[in-house]
Amino acid sequence: MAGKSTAAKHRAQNGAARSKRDSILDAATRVFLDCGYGDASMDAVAREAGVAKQTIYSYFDGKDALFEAIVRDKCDRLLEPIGMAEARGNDPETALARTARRFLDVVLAPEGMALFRTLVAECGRFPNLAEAFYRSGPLLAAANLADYLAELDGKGILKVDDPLRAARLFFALLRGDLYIRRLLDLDSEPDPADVERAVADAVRVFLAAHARR
Amino acid sequence: MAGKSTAAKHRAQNGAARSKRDSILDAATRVFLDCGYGDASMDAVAREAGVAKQTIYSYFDGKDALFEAIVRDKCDRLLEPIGMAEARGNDPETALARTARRFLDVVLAPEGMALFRTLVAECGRFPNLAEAFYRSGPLLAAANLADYLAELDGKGILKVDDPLRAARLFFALLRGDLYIRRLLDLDSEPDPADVERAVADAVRVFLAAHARR
DNA sequence: AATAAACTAGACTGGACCGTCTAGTCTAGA
DNA sequence: TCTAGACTAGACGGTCCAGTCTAGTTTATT
Repeated sequence: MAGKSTAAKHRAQNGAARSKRDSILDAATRVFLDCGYGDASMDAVAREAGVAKQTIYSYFDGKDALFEAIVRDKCDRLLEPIGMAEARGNDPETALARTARRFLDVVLAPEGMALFRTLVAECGRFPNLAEAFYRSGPLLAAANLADYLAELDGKGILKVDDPLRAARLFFALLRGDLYIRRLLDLDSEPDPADVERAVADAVRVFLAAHARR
Repeated sequence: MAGKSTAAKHRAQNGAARSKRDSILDAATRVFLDCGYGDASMDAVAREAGVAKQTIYSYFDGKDALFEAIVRDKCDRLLEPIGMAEARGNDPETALARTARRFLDVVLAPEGMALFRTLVAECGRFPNLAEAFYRSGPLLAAANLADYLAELDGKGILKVDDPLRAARLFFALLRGDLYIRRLLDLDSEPDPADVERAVADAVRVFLAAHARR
C-alpha cells in the first residue's frame, strides 16, 4: 500500500503543525498573487515562509496543489463579506448602497484584484478554481441581492421582474469602468470618494430602472 | 557604429519580405493569445509560422518585442470597429442597440477575450500595452458614445449630465455578468440570443435612467 | 536520556527555453 | 556563372526551476 505520504499524515492532523502549514500558505499567497503562477518559484515561497523547500513538499503535493490551496483559501476568506445577506430593515436606497460599498471594498482592494487577475490568467490551467471563485464571489453576491430584490418586489416597493438578472445588472453597474482600469492595473486603489461616487451612480440608475410608476 | 541590425533593415523595407514578417506575426498572435506570454515559446512560434527561429530574430529583437508587436497589431485591428462613430440619424434606442451589439460582438468573441485575458495577465510586465489597449478600446468607445449622448442631451431627447460617465456606465451595463464569466472562461462564446438580451437589458435600463420627465 | 519524527540547508537531476551560432541551401541580380 | 544576402535545420550555452535526495539538526514524546 506504499505507506501514506507525510503530506497526507499532515493533512489529517490539526494540532501544532497547523501553524507551519499556515505560514507556508501565507507566504505562498503573497508570492503567487504577486508574481502569478508561472513566475512564482517554490524557492521563493520557501524563502518567504522561512522554511525549507522540502517542508513545503511535506505539506503539499506540488506547485499545483499549493496554488489550489491558496486560491481556495483566499476565496473563502476574502469573498466572505460579499456573501452576507442583506440588512432587511432599511429603505432600498440605503440597503443597496451598503451592499454596493461592501462589494467594492472587497473587489477593488489590492488582494481582491490580485486574486481575480491571477484567476483570469490561469483559468485555462485551473478551470475548477475559476468556477469556485465565481460561485463564492459574484454568483453568491448576486443571489443574495436577488433575494432582497424579490422581497422588495413582493412588497410593491420596487418593480423587479427577474431578481437574479437585476442583481447581476446592479453589480455590473457597480464595477463600471473602475473595474476594467483596475484589472489592467491602470489605477491604484481608488480613494473613498471615487467609490462613493460609483456607489451613488449605480444606486441611482438602478432605482430609476426599477421604480414603480 | 556597429552596423544596423538585420532586424532594423527589415523593418525599413516594405516589399516582398513583408509577407514573411506577417506570417510570423500571425503565428505569434495565435501562440501568444493561446498560451499566454510565459508559456509561449519562440520555438512554438517558429514551428507555427513554418519558419526558422533565427528568422524571427531577424525581424524582431526578442520575445518581448514580438509580444508587443502582436498586441499592438491586435489592438489596432480588433478594436477598430468599436471606435466607430455613431450613426446619428436614428432614434436613440436603435442607435444605442447598434453600438451595443458592435461592442459585444468584438469583446465577447474569442479573439477579444484572449487579448484582454493576456493583457490582464501581463499588465505588470507590460504596463504600456495595457494602457494602449484601454485607450484604443474601452476609452475610445466611451468617448464616441459620449459625443452622441451630449448631442441627444443638447436636443432635449435625453437627460445626460455627464456624457462620458454615462457612456461608461452604459458599457458597464452591457458587459454585465457575461463578461466576468467569459473572462474566467466559464462560458464559450454566447449565442446571438444571449447577446440580444444583454443589449436589450442595457438599453432599457440606460434609457430609464436618462429619460426626460 | 533515547528515539522517532519533523525540519533545515543545500546539492542535484532533468527538462524547458531564450537567444546565439554554425553550416549549409536557396534565390536574385550582376 | 558568380556572389551576396535571406533563409533553414539544428546544435549549443546559459539560466531557471520543479521536485528529489542527502546529511545533519531540532523537537517532542516516552
